Amino acid sequence: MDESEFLASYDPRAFPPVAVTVDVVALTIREGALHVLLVRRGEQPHAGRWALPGGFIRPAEDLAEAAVRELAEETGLTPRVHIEQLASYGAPDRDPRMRIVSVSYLAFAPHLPDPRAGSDAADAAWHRADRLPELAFDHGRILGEGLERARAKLEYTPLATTFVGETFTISELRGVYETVWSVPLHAGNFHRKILSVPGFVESTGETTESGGARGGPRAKLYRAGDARLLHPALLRPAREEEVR
Amino acid sequence: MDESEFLASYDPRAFPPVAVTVDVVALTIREGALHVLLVRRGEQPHAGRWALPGGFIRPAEDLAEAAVRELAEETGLTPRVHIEQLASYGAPDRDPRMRIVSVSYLAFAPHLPDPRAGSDAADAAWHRADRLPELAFDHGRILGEGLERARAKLEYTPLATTFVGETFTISELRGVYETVWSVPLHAGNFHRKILSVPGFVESTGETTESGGARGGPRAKLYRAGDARLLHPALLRPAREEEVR
DNA sequence: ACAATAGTGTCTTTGAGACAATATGGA
DNA sequence: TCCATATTGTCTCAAAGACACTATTGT
Repeated sequence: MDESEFLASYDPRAFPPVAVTVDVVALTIREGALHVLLVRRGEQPHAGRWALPGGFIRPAEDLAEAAVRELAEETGLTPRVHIEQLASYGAPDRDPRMRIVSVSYLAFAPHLPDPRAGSDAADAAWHRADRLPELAFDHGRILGEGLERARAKLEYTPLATTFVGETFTISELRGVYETVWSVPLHAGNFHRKILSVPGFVESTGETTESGGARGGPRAKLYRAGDARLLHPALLRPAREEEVR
Repeated sequence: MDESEFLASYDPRAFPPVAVTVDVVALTIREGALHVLLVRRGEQPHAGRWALPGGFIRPAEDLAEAAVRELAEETGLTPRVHIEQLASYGAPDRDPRMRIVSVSYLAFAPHLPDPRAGSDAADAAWHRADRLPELAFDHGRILGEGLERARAKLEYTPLATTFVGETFTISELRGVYETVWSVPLHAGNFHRKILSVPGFVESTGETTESGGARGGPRAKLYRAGDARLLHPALLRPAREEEVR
């Protein structure tokens, strides 16, 4: 039997049924705090509970496409978001309906608008990452791993620039790091450090229109540079506890 | 309709059929070179071609369990291997049979034996990572990403100790780094660096029975320490090309 | 005037890496 | 003996972080 004969006789329904979903951990910063997008489930199971936006993949669609589509469908958010794969979860009992394997994605974007509820979701809203409700399925774990991934990626990629606007000040960038890492950073040292990493930011030659809300000089404006990796990296303050 | 009524009326077959497989990138070092475990496919499609060991997940089995089982079944390898999830691949046309989403795993182990062919595989063998044949499906890409992940993890985790025996010398450890990274490292600096990372290795108080094959003093023996992350990390020599 | 902030200067400490030196044991 | 290797020492440079200082702007 050659390959074409084999394929003609092949019955896909012979395998036990499995479904594949994508779930998205979408992050943004609003009002100085890290926020996660959650939807309130409108259908069983776990109806009424908060969950990550997501859903079943469609036949001719790649995984990342499905993640972008679900984000748009359930929340009305359609900006060009950075999206990257996080991990997959397939414990046999993670969904009571049937065997479901979920591929999770991480999405970042600057000052996103309030979402509108879409078809599957009764409600969609940004939640502060430090004050989260109990989530449906194993979404609490997925979200936790997404947050940790985002924190880690700030260290060695220019990810932070995707949380700010087209142009930004070094202080705004510092705000992103402080918010996501939940640590205060030294303004002077941070400033010098950012400018010393080749390709992280490039000057626009402009400055802000006015000083800060509580005074101070006008800050220079920068835009994201062409670096894809930061070298040397910006390491988080040592976390001895996490090492062993 | 409450949740139990909903589940009773739920028909899993209503969704388009998808299958989930696991594929394993198993790495070891033999004869001073990094090797990858490949199996020759015994069935259609791609019969006769080399591929990563793997296969369909079973109903009551978690993803990581499936990866370990497939590795054992197809190759006869059953040692306690480190295994960790790599990524998932779900392009609609990646398998001609049907829609298949593959979750890939990375496995490491020290001086593994020659595999024996299992049920699904006509043949199984270790291949040098720098001389690979063309692989079935998108396994070439998966393997490439697995190798890069392994190289990166050597930097900030004690992964290298899983490639050597229970006890080892600093030189053996250096050999792992040199092999996986394909770069020569300075013996003296490497030695001091390893001993300066808290919890990476701990002394056994013993030394090797005899000096090296071509002479030299007996080296002290170490075992893996309790660190889960290396701090400070062992960074690869700067790769300017990869930064932009 | 006062306070807050942007940006720069300086110093200390740590760590990476180049290079040298010493000691040991196999062939 | 000769040579490869293990281990330690020394020096230089890069970078992180603490701290101080100046300049600018809003209130």
